[in-house]
Amino acid sequence: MTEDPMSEPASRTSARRTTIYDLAALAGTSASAVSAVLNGTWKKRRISARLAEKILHLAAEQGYSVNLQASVLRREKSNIIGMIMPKYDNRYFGAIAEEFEIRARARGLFPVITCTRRDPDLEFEAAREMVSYQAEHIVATGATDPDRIADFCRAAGVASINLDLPGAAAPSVVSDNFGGSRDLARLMLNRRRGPLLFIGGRPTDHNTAERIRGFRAAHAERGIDLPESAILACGYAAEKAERALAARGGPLPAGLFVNSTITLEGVVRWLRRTAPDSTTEIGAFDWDPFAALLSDVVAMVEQDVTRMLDEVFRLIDAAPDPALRIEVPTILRARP
Amino acid sequence: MTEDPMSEPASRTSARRTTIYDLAALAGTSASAVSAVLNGTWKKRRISARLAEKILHLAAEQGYSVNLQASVLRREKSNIIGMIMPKYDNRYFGAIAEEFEIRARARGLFPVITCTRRDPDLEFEAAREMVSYQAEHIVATGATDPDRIADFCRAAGVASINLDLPGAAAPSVVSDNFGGSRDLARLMLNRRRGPLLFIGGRPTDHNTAERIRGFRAAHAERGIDLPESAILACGYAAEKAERALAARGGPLPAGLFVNSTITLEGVVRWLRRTAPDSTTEIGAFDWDPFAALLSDVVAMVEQDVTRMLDEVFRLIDAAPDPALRIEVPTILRARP
DNA sequence: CATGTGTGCTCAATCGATATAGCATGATTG
DNA sequence: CAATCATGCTATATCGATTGAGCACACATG
Repeated sequence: MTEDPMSEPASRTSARRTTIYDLAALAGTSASAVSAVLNGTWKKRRISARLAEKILHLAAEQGYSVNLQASVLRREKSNIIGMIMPKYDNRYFGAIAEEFEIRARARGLFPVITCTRRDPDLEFEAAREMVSYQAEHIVATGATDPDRIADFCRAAGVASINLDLPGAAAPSVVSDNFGGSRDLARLMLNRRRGPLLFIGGRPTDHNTAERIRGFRAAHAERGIDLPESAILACGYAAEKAERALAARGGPLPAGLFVNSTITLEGVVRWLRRTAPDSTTEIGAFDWDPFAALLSDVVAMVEQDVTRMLDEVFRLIDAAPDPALRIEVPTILRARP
Repeated sequence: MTEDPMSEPASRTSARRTTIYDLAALAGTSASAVSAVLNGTWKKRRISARLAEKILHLAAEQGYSVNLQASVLRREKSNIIGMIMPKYDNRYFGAIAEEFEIRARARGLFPVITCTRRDPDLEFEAAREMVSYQAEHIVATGATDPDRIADFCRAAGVASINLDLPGAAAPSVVSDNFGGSRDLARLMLNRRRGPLLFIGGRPTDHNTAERIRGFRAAHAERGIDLPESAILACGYAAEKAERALAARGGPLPAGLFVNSTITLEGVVRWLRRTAPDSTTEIGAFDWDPFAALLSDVVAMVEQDVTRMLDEVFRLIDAAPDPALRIEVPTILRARP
């Protein structure tokens, strides 16, 4: 096919990549024609079907693929949608990542997810980098400092949305943490005598605050007085929970309300080690298939990832008020 | 500061982004000088510290951020490293994603991970898209058709590496699936009378084949004859495992060797439902913190993600022979 | 005072793709 | 037969950042 034996695609490993100019030379036509054919605008640009076919053929033969860097630069449209993610180590965030990618791709967007391990500076740097790549939307999931990201994005003209943890500077989609927590605490108080012990999370973070509020509400309904010591917001990490329980002392409560699956890892490890015969029951926020099968876990609160992402993409289409906050109901999964 | 009141960054929401030309005009200098200052080459390019400071100040004030699309196009160096990931729904892949990002960033690379749900066409499309974004390396994790991706990458002059599942067309980093599997089966056969039942995975996939080989080897060592019916490679999905077990009939074996945590979900669900009092013991490939706490799970094989990624990045530096295959030992985690 | 050296910048081409404007043809119409 | 129109293309400017070449000036040296 090709005259020049040096230009065979198979042998060209580290050589220059094929461009529309190479294809134009091979087809004996112009770069504009090649571009029009390859990006699908050729009908509109009145390129003959004959030439289009020839170019398409050559492109396939040469293993051509667009330089999106050049394309995006020229079009001033990247179709990139970024997501900032705290961790990949639990099913909740894993499901968010997966569903996010599916939906983004279904809309012809290129999803870019990055994991920032709850580090505010890394979160911000990641957002900055996505903006530099001309991302058109940024979804900040569980961001420690969502408003810093949202303000930066707004200044750069990039739409941003908060997910999981709300912010004031961009629209937010969050679970009904209050309701979910209250329902879980109610269920546990129906089974065992309170007060329960709340463990895990950061007292400064909105979700933890809301869940504590729901936890308190369920106790208040039953007229149970809740001492300050019943709330152990020791952070999310498993080791922090183990240390907090060890430091706590005193008898175990009838029920443990655990604020996340990561915290639950530490709690269960500690229980198995220090009180293997305890009859304490456990309820936890977020759902995990194996945790749900543990004998002492009586219920888990699943966040409705599908509905949350439906809302996220609705907001992406709508460009709504930054103060908007959408609360999605949770699903209580009790042991049968 | 600014003469023109219309160019205040706060009010410029959807307006054009600030470019080096805007900054040059504001600073009364040239775009080249601005570029040199902002990308750190200004000392080499003999720009005065005074001007550098002025430009830096202006850039911060205007909320400037580079257009990496333009920068990459000109530099012909993207610093993008892509990873293709089958799923985000288990700890193994989650840990790979997280460690990959940490290492990539430590090297000044921009990590882009995408999840392709074990769909060969999606895997390929994702690779193609990353190549279009001028990614410099692509790590194909657990790819269904790694050679198709590797061939494509090679033709485009992009280095690729296989992780978790090996291929012939690019260097591969995999676990010692044979050894891990044999050790797990040995441990189970030390506790209970064989033969065990192997369940989960795809018979065509390299890892499953190797694990079956290890499983057989452990039985052979003890002189246990293994019937064909002792291998149920029914796919990874949890539901497939449940269906396969239901269809199997006959008494339960003394031990179940489960080929992945996803399969394990189905196996445990089915056991709890149909044989809640069974004394069958379970061993599984991959580690999960909650699964490890289930009463009937006696051991799990953890893949050494840290060492695997060490090897991946060593290969990225070394550009080795495509036929190279590195096997990383696994870690057997038995119930204490 | 011619020559050399160092400093501090600017100019202009370039990366690859896209899109606007326009130029040849040939066919159609009044 | 001139004017109009449709068809099928090409030429060229452009997106924003980078970079090799080079210019202007100051100062030193023989």
